[in-house]
This record gives sequence, structure tokens and C-alpha cells, in this order.
Amino acid sequence: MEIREQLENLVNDALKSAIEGGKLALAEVPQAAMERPRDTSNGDWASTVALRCAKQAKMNPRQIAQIIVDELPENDLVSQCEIAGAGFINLTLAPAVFQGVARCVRTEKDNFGKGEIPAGESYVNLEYVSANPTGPMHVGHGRWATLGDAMARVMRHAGYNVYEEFYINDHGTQMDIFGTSVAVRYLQLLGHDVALPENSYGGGYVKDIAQGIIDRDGDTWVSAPEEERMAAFREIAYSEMLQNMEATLAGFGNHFECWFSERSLYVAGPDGTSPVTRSLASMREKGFIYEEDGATWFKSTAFGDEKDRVCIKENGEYTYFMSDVAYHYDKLERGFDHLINIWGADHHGYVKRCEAMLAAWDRPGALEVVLGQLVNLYRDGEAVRMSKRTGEMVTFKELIEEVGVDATRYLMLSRSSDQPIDFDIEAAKKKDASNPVYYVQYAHARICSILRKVAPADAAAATLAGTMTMDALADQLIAVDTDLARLTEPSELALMRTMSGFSELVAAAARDRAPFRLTHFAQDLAGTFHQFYTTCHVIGEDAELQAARLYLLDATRIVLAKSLNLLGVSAPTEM
RNA sequence: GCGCCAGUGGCUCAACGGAUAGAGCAUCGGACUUCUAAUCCGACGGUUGCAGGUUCGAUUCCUGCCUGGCGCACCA
Repeated sequence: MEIREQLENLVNDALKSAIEGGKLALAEVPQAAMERPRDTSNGDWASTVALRCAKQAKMNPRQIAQIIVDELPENDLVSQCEIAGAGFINLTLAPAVFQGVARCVRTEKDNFGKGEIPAGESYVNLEYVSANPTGPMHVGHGRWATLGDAMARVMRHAGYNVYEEFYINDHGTQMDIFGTSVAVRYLQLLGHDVALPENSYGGGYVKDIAQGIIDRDGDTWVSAPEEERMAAFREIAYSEMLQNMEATLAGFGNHFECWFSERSLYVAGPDGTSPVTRSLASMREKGFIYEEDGATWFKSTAFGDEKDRVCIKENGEYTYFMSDVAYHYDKLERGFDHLINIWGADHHGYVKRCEAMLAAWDRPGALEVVLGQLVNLYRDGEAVRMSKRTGEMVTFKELIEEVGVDATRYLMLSRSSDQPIDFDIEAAKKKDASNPVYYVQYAHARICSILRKVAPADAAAATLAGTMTMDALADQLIAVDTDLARLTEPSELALMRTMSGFSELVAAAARDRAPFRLTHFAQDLAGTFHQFYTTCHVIGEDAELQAARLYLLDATRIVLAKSLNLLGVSAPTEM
């Protein structure tokens, strides 16, 4: 049982017996609702229950607090109990409670802080990035890549069953325009006088693709029929862009269970139906589809949208929205109960109609759209849009190459997703105190260094060579039954106290889709460690104390590594 | 005009409705003969955009206003 629950039970029991004993006149038993005071001088945990029921009980809150404290059952958790301020009940826990946390960490290792699946959540589809395959990913996509990945990691650790998906918009006229753009560049490179039509893709990468085709096939496509050439080039360019995105994201540490093609939504199966026809039929059956002005409409206003939306245009073409209708329907068909989409804030106008379609299928609330604010790039405080090298929009790939994966991820995650990010490339590249990612990683590396120092030389060397994990090394050095009773220094207790909040933090970060909180936790834990490092020595203390501190150190290492891992950031063993 | 997001020290950000609003950076002053100084300690710095309301208690919730970003297609 979590410490919070145990304390709540204690206080709740006290309340109950005070009421039953006639000392408190309350119609119903209020909840203890323990919280962690920001200032540890107010104890490790506090209850505000006395404040909240003062009015009903018609008593002074401090008086109520005293009654509750008097009724607190005997226990070995609380070492000190204080009534403070207006009527706060502040509890200080016995060191043994915190020592138990350290033991729990070393026992559970990578599973420390792992949660149970929240009620009502069974199978979550998390869709993110979903960049168009008509060009390279830009910096904003990097934010979604980071956020989605961290969200998936955090939610999994909190017990959710998460399936990560990338939606490829490979259907529709934009793809033909892409193919045409490549074809024009191809002809131009071969000396033909062809103008690039308006609305074309004009980026340098289009020319590169065309050059690639020339390198492979020469001028054989010049004589091909225009339509055929466009279609062929479209497919070549598409597959190149897709490989590009896959490689960039894989290098960034992302993994998608599924790369879902929009085209597949239009392909009929053996029974002659496709997701498009099935989703439309389902809506029609429920009475939310109608024809007007030659077009086919979804009655999204029935669910709060500001206007109805077209699914099939007057000219018979399907809208982009139709694809999304089919796509979400397909997700439901594939068995997902909860659909989470991460979108840029510039798409927020699109949310209502998508929520409406889920409601039309009697699955209101099944769709959750996480909107993220955009990324502004800076270099030494100056706004940058264009890359110096290409003269075009800075791509995500360029950003990672210049800044590095860890610093990019950490910075992208260090703000709540509904805050815009001002990403300064030069600031992100700095390897000093102003860059928090190194502060956290350094704490981890420092611990590893101490562990290596007390280890046999060959084992220490093996961890540096990568042939032995730190976990394995720690297991050699640290006895399972190490006595932790000597860990009573303030900085030792602070470390364990910080770690004791980890599982609750993971649960909250998952619930609120806010992995950025892990960055604050990691910095907090790293800071607490650095303090410990300066006040407490490990090596050279008496055998019992050294053993206990090594144990604590390794617990800290595990939690630091886990926090970084949940953010998708590496935990280096030396720096 | 309507809608979404946000406004907290010079800068970047925190704070389940709780206590004296916390960190980091920057600035200034200290600490390496000791397990990594990518570290630590200290100082300076605030009318939480404005005005009301709810509450024992509001940065947090409600209303109005101001400022900034984004969006309001038979485009994708």
C-alpha cells in the first residue's frame, strides 16, 4: 500500500472514532486528503481536513485538529505530529518508512513506480507526428515526436496499454501535386523549359529526388505520358520521403507499432466494403448523413459542431474529413477503446467535428485530442526560420544533427505542451549549468563513478566497455539485506523522500498527459543527490555506513535512470 | 465578430483550492590536498495582466476587460 493511503487510513480512522465518540459533530466523515507540503519544515505529509470541516462542526480548526491528533491510532509510520498554522495537521514520518522506499526501489528496479491500469482504460491508440509524406519533417514535428514517445512511455509505466501509430496522408490531390512537382524538376534538370505550376512543392528536396531519378533512369521518363510519369514519380518520391521519416524518427528513438496508410481506407476487402463505406454506412444508419447541394454531409451540428461537414463533394471526390471519419472508425474496428491524437494547436478548429463523429457512433468521449502549442526556433536570441545551409525551413533532422537527441528531447519536454516553446539552438547546444539535461545526466554519471570505484577493477572496466550493466555491477556490490537504519542524515532522508513520490508522479503525469513533469522530478532528484554528494561521503566510511549509502546511491541511480528513460533521454554512466 | 491556448522576479519555468508564491539561468559573493567543480553554499530579485465574485483560504474556480499566439473551406 502506498504511504499516502496508509496515512489517509490513519487520519480517517481518527476522524471516525472522534465522531463516534461524540467529540466531533459531523454528519458524515470527511476525507483526510493527505498532501505533501511544499516546505518540508511543515512535515512530510499534511492533512487540511480540520480546516475544511470547521464550518460544519462549528469549531475552531485548530481545536478540531487537536481532537483528530488525539484519536490517531498507534502506528509505526508517524514519528512526529504537529498542529500548525490555521489548523494543518503535519505529520513527520519515521526514517524507517523512507528507508523502506529505498529498499523498494532496489527490489523492484526497473519496475519501481509501475502503476495499475486505471479503471475504464483498456486499449489506447496514440497517434502522433503523422507528418505529410510530401516533404521533410519540420521542427514542430519534433515536438510531437518527443511528446508522443514520452507520453507512451509514461502511460505504459503507469499501467496503460498503449499502441503508437503514425498516420500517413498518402491519399488525395496533394500526392499528385507532389508527383507533378518532381516531374517538373526532372524535366527542368534535363534542360526542358517547363514552369513550376502554382501550389507546387518548391523545396530543394524535390529537386534532389528528381536528380536521383535521373541518376538511376536517365532521361527515359521524358517521353512517357504525363499522367504515367506523374504517377511513377509520385510513388518514388513518396517512398523516399517515408523512408526519410522512418529513419529520422528511428534515430530519434521513436517506435511506432503501425504506420497507417490513408490509402488503405479506400481499399475494399473481400466483402466489397472498405472503412470508408462502412463508416459512412454506419453514420447513415444512425441518421446523421444527408445530401444537399449535390454533396454528402455529416450532421456534426447534432453534437455541438458549429456547422455540418462535407464528406463527399459535389464533384464526387471525398474530402480529407471523410478519410478521418473512416480512419477513426477503423481504429474502433481494430478494438481500441480510447483514441488519443496529438495535434498542433493550428488544428484545433478540427477537433469538434472529430469528436462529433465518435459521438455519432455512440462512443462519445472515446476521442481525446491533445493540442500542443508550436515551436519557435531561435539562435542566440534571434528568431530563425531558415536553415543557413539550405536556405529553407529548418528540418527536424538538421535540428537533431546539430543539437543532439538528448538535449533536443529534454528541451522539447521541459514545458507543458500547451505552452509554446522558444527553442534556442545555441542554448540547447551549451554543455554547462544552463542546460538542465546535463545536470540530471551528471548526477547519474557521478553515482556510476562511485559504484565503479568500489568495484573490482575488471568489473568497473566491463561497465565502461559496455559488456556489463550498472545493474549487474550493483548487484555484485550491494547485499540485498543491507541494514539501512544508519540512513538518517537530512540529505539522505531528502533523497528517499523525493523518490517516495515517484509512483504518484508517474500516475499523475500519465493521467494528465504531461510527461514534462518528469523533467522537474528528475531535476529535483538530481539536485537532492548533488547536495547529498557534497555533505555525505560514501567511500571510506565505516563498513556499515558505506554499505547503507551505497544502497541508497544505487536506488537513486535506478530512479534517475528510470526518469530519464521515461523521457526518452539516455542515462550515461560517465561524462 | 466567434472559438481554442496562454499572461507569475531581468530571462526560462513550477506550484491535487492550502501555510511566508518556489526552482533554474543571469548578476554579485563564497567553496576543490577528500568518491567527477557539467557540482555545492549564500545574496539580490514578486501588487501572480487588470477589475470584480465564490471560499475559512484563490496563481489555481466563475464573470468581464486588456495583451499575445493560433484557428474559423465542398484545402489537404
